[in-house]
Amino acid sequence: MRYDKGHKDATHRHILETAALRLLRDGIDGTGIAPLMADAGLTHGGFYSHFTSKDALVREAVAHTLAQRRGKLRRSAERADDPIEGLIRYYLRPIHRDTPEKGCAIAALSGEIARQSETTRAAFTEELFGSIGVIADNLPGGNAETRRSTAIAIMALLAGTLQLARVVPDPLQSNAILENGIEAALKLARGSAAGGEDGRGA
Amino acid sequence: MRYDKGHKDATHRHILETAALRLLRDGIDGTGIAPLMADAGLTHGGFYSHFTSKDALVREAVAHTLAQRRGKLRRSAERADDPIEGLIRYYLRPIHRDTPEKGCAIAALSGEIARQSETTRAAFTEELFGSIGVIADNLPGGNAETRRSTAIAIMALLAGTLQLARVVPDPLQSNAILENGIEAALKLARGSAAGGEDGRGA
DNA sequence: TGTACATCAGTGAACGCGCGTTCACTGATGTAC
DNA sequence: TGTACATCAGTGAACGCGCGTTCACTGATGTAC
Repeated sequence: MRYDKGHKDATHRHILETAALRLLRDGIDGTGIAPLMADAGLTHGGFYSHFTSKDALVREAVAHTLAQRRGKLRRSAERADDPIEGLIRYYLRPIHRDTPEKGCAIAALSGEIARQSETTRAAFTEELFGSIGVIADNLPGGNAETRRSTAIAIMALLAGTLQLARVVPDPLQSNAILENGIEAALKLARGSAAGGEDGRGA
Repeated sequence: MRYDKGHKDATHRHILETAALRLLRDGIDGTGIAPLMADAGLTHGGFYSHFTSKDALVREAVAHTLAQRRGKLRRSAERADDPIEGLIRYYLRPIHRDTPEKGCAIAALSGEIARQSETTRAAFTEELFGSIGVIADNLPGGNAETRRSTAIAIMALLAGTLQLARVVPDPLQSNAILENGIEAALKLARGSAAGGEDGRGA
């Protein structure tokens, strides 16, 4: 072989990471194979020795980036005095609104993923519930089931809030939406701790 | 003129309504001019005597459909004993998940709209706040400002929930997400009535 | 140590296709005389 | 009332372009002898 052992794996990972950034920024339809490969410093012909189709790339790149970002989300909670507040404030940072490639893949892509094949949606779903798990792990009190339910709602609220904030062009209005989302997510998180429907505790 | 007076306006509206359905179902990038015009019973060449560009069509069609659906949302609240509960349950009906062309344009398109020109985003924002207004109008208690804040959070939660429910392929899991979204939205609505940060009342 | 060969990651031309947009046109009808 | 003309909504061929995908190839290097 004329390349180092592991060279192809490294290239594969490099394409995956380049693709993730472009997918978050430009969407699935907005991401072409040739520009993506050029961005990764390669030519488009080589793409199919790494992935069987664009669909396969999307699946792999989105799973890759979601798994990776899950670590960042977890650490944002660990760093804070109030873990769930730290997580919520981290997720809804203005920089995550302004630079989608740094923000959440669920917020950026769930609308488009909903129109993909069932295989792609299933792969996305697995990572989605992974992220919901991180939220649930950082909720105070309640039993596991209650925390999971609250985490799902918080996930939907956070992703929806980030999307609306990205749509609204006026920066002040958009900032207000982010702040509003933080308050509402905290209410859901604390309402969960206060008991909810059943008081079985943790 | 060889066509009835008002004929062109009627065609214009017909294209708009056909476009709205396709945009909700297939997304902006997934909606081509030629298939859309064929669907409306016309040929693609005539498109540009109705709209200056695809961008202009998207703006007009999305505004048109959001304004129209706002009425349905309002009526869903009026029909119910508990208006906000009626509205929330209407929004998150399984049929609105399964047939996006019958569901909410904000849930279907906000991800893609976020990547459009500022003009398009501004047009969408106006309609978005119209829908938020309908939610706010049906919230119990609180002052106008508190209701508006709660309405923004409920809008984000509902849109996010519908998107997640569309992504998840397993029908039982997806139904659970819808139910969970209903419960969480009701908590936000009732938490708002209970007072929130200030107790100035309506 | 020196030469011949096999390997295979990456190259780049080419494919058919659908996109948004333009434009010369058609042909049914309202209006003018 | 009958004919000639103007109007203009809608037609369909054509444009340049970028898309996803295929494939014969290149050329640097590891291996065999």
